[in-house]
Amino acid sequence: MNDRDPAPRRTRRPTMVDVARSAGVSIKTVSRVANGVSTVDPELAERVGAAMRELGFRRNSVAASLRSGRSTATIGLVILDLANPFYSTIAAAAARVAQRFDTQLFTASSGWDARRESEIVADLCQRRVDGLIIVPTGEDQSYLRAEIDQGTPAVFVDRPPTGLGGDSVLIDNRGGARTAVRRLLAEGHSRIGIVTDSLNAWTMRERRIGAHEELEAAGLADRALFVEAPFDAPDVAGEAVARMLDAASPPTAVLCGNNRILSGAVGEVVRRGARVRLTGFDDFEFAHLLPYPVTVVGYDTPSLGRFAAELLFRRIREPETPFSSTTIATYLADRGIAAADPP
Amino acid sequence: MNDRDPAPRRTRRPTMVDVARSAGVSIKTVSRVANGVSTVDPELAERVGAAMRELGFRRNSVAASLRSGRSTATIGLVILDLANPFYSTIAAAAARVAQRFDTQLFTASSGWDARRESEIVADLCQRRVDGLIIVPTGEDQSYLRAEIDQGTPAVFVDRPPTGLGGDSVLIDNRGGARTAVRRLLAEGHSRIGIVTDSLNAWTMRERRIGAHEELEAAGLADRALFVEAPFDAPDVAGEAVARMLDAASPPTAVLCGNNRILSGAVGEVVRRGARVRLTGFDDFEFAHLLPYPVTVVGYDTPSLGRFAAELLFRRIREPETPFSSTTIATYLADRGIAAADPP
DNA sequence: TTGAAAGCGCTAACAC
DNA sequence: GTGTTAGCGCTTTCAA
Repeated sequence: MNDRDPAPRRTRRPTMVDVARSAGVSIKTVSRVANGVSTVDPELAERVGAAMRELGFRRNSVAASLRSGRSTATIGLVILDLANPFYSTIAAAAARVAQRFDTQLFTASSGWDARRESEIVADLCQRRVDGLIIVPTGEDQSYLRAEIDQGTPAVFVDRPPTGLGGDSVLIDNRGGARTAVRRLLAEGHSRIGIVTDSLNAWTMRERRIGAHEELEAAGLADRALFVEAPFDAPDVAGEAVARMLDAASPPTAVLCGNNRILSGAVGEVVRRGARVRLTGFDDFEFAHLLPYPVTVVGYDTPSLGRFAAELLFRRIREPETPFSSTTIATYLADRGIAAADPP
Repeated sequence: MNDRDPAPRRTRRPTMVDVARSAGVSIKTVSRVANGVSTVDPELAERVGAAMRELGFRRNSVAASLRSGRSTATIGLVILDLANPFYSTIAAAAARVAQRFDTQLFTASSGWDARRESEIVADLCQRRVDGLIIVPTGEDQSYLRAEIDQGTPAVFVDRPPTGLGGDSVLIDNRGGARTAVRRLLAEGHSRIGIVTDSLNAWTMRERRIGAHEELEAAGLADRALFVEAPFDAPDVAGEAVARMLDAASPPTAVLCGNNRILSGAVGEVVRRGARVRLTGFDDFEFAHLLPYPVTVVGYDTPSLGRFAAELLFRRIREPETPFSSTTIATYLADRGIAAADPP
């Protein structure tokens, strides 16, 4: 065996014509064998099979789908950043469903760039994917109208589309925020800080709205401190929390808009040895190792990807179904070291 | 705007023939416009462009690549589990490179199933991907020989291929383990425990070999404790560490084969309030939040994906290049709360 | 500069 | 049961 050098590249892959010639049959017989059609003489089938094996024939499924007019058996997933575990979990769940449908998954990251998002979509449509799963960024998905009308359906995950209707699978951000605040209120906290990431993101707006709703219902909205800590510098979140705690009348409890903010808050609180009740969004793998007791708003991330993919395949089969919107429930969980003994 | 119901699906997407008819030109002129050929009369080009926009024409790149014989501008990535941040980071880095080459990325997970891996590869080859990036599972990749000979190159990441040669990008697992052990020796530890995941994985074997080499060089190999803690139950790692610490002559330092084992070890050590020096493989996002000082062997995961993709595109362009193997260096870093004050 | 014809690899429709 | 023909949507070739 030659392990040191790549084999010289063959001029081209063998086609059905090559196989037919080699087996002494017509190309149509080769096609039938390749597609497992049963009405082929066993002896011929065997001869064709032998020729295929000898030549290393691999049916060109690109050509097959072109001629047959059947689907390409591919779907596209457009997310914000594949390296982010949240999105990659969605991707993995969607891929699982796709596999059940013998479909391959294109994955592409828009990187929070709306133009890049529409470029990716255009490219995938040119490749005639059967459908798209999109985590939309930016404030306008109306460019999708044309693609959807042309028969490439889209399903939206984590954020609803803007500028057009469509199926979506979302987290119950408002409800989650309300439950978290309700817990804090039940524990007797009346001065509560809310730290969010940039409110440009729909998700953050929803979480903030939910928190505000619950505080307002308790008549405590004007005692609350709302702070926006856009994630740019390494520890904006920690600094935001620091400022809160240094205020004239500091909050006794803080709700963090995502896990990055919660981590920053934990760091700051542990550093200064403060006793502040911490809660936050996102339940992550190492949350139970946080060196401070926290309560997190969690949700089943794989469900987002799974439902989205299932919704997409349903729409591919039944294009006329009315749009639907699925909401994934949230739960409250105690995490962090000494979770059993909160302050 | 109708937001409540999906638009009725058009019968089919318009083709160049439709555009040509609509613009009153030949199909070839449409083709030229679609491909940005400059030798087209500006007035005609404009007429064609208008027709394209009006009909919502999207060039079918599948058909284009079939006829032209040019590549499909797709590559396939076969990893073990897309939901695992390690692999999704590789995927994201590879996708970035692919984007530079105007190539779309198929991502598929083999789930540690060797048969599934070869099925995915076969499917991707049928789709005529330009090349493959593979994290191999199982003990035999010789099935790839045929595909590579037929002109679908493959590059291996994180684990070398077995049964055939090929380009690979690997972590310096042995070297990393040696550095970690050397650090422990320098700190005066002479009885060291090594806890690995299942040794079926090449990566774990390498790490164990590296640790053994360094211990042997110091003449301390027979004083070391090697334990295999295959990841099945929730806390095998914690239990393995517990047994070590309960032994007659317990180790004063432990090297963990991956971050899951390290987390389990930290949990166990914190629980019993023991003072054991902990080190382990993998530097992860929340490592600095571990409630116990540890030293980790880290490496730049994105480099794995980036180098692999670059290697693949080079091989696609220059198939005859001799195989190469790239090794990614490791580093040692102090992590965990109170990292400045190790026991 | 433009277009007609052929054909990429395969399958549908119809012979035989 | 098997083969022939045409054609999927596009690009190549070559003639006008």
